[in-house]
Amino acid sequence: MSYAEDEGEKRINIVHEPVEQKNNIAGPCQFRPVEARCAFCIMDTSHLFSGLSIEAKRNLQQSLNLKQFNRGELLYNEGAASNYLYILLSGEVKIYKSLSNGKQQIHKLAQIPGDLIACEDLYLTNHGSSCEALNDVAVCYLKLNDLNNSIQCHKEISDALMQSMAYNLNAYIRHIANLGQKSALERLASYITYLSETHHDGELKACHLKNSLSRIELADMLGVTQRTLIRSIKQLEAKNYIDMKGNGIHILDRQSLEKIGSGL
Amino acid sequence: MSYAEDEGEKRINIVHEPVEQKNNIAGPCQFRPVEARCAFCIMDTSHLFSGLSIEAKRNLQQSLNLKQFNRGELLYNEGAASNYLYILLSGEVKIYKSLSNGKQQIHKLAQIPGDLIACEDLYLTNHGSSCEALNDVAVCYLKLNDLNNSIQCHKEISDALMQSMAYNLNAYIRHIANLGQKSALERLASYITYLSETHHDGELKACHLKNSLSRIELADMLGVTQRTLIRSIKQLEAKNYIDMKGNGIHILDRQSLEKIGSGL
DNA sequence: TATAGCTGGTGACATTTGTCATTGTGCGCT
DNA sequence: AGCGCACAATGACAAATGTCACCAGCTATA
Repeated sequence: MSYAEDEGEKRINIVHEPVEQKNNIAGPCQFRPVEARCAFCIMDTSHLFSGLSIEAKRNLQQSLNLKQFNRGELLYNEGAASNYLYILLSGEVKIYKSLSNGKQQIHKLAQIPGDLIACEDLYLTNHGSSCEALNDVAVCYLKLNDLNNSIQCHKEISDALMQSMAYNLNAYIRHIANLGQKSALERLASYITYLSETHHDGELKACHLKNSLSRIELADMLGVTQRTLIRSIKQLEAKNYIDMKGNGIHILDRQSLEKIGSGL
Repeated sequence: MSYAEDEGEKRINIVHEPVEQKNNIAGPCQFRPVEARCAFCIMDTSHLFSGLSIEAKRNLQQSLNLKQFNRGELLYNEGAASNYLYILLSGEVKIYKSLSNGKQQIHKLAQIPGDLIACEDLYLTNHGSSCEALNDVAVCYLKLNDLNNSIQCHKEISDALMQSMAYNLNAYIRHIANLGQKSALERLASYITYLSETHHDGELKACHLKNSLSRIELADMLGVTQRTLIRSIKQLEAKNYIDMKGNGIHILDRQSLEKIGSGL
């Protein structure tokens, strides 16, 4: 288990100068792999960055650091001091809360480059959840103090942050409705269709979904036990709606999945 | 059912001028009841207002309108255009999402004067939830356009909004963990202790809680059916932890309640 | 190769929760 | 008083979910 504070870090070049963009066909590819993806993703997909002026981006860039985590490492642990905001560059993380009886509830997955991590803890002194890398992960992080300074100068930044938080609020509301009103089967079906809608590679509605969650993690996300999760998987497989042999999820009958997921 | 758009409204005086504050012992009481409470509450308890400068308050005040709702009326309905931000002055509202199978999931109660309503829909064109008055309710509301204009001039406002949204994110995370990992009994117990902690009248840990939710509403909040809710109530009553005769909740053994609510 | 450890999967059974039909209870209205 | 209408509560039963013990397959490692 390692934390952002105590490992090597390096400054990165994120702002993609417009002039450079014009003069250089290769674009970001001239950088080394991680920086390249970093610059590329943050510029184009991050909720935080996409709407900002070049000035605001430059300002923020000075505070940004890069950090990589291996599968299973914690970006931060519940209860630890909350000092940073993270921006996902690549890989996936799960964010979960531990209960005193040992159970865990995953409440959020960050999978799309540009996703903000820990913005719910922005005003807390300690993290309310833990964040763990599901595979090898690269993130930008910036000190909350620096973020506040940048916000003072460029108020567009708080706009962007608010928008991201509002988006998260709605995602949480959906999650609450799923957990509160749906059966295990319905939750699974609606999670799968949700995954397919938000998958960021290739077309909008992918049929072959990468699944980075173990059975137990998926269960912890859907608020059921591993046993009933597997029962539900079997049910969907028996009806030939999905195929979960191998690692990944194949959607065979999206329409039926959506119907089940919506509670009918 | 009525909506904010189509009923009488009136301008209100909210900013509590400092000089007036000093010179007038009675304070807000000089106003007529609703305005009085309004000015009082917004100034002192609203997350949105409390940290603002006088200038920002004055600016916002110009856009504020007052509206009252009777028990059962909708402040807004799921799917309707999202044009306003509401600030609770008095009374209580429930905010819920309807599923296509007719079930409802209450995901938030606004009970404390100053609570913001509909901030999760700030960036949506249509409301993602419905909001209904649980008893007679008074709110301030302001057009989102006006809010945006105020934000342009006074960036402290977005700070305050962000803080409120971060607070809501954490409340939702707690709700998710409750729904996902706790039994009906545990959910009920933790809801009751939560209620007692956030009750805004009198001391911090009240033993006599007003309960504005019907059995069905409480069930829709906790994600169980009315039948199991009542079973859980009976269980807690049988152990003499609570008493729910009459309308309201009497806490008899807080320690045991907290123990159950935390999943032990 | 042998071993340990992790994940996925299964069966049998207990417990919890949901469904549905029904009754009680309080309250306003005529 | 009598009626109707919500809301609260209950019993009987069905269905969903959890618990636990166990096995199979894979992988890393000695």
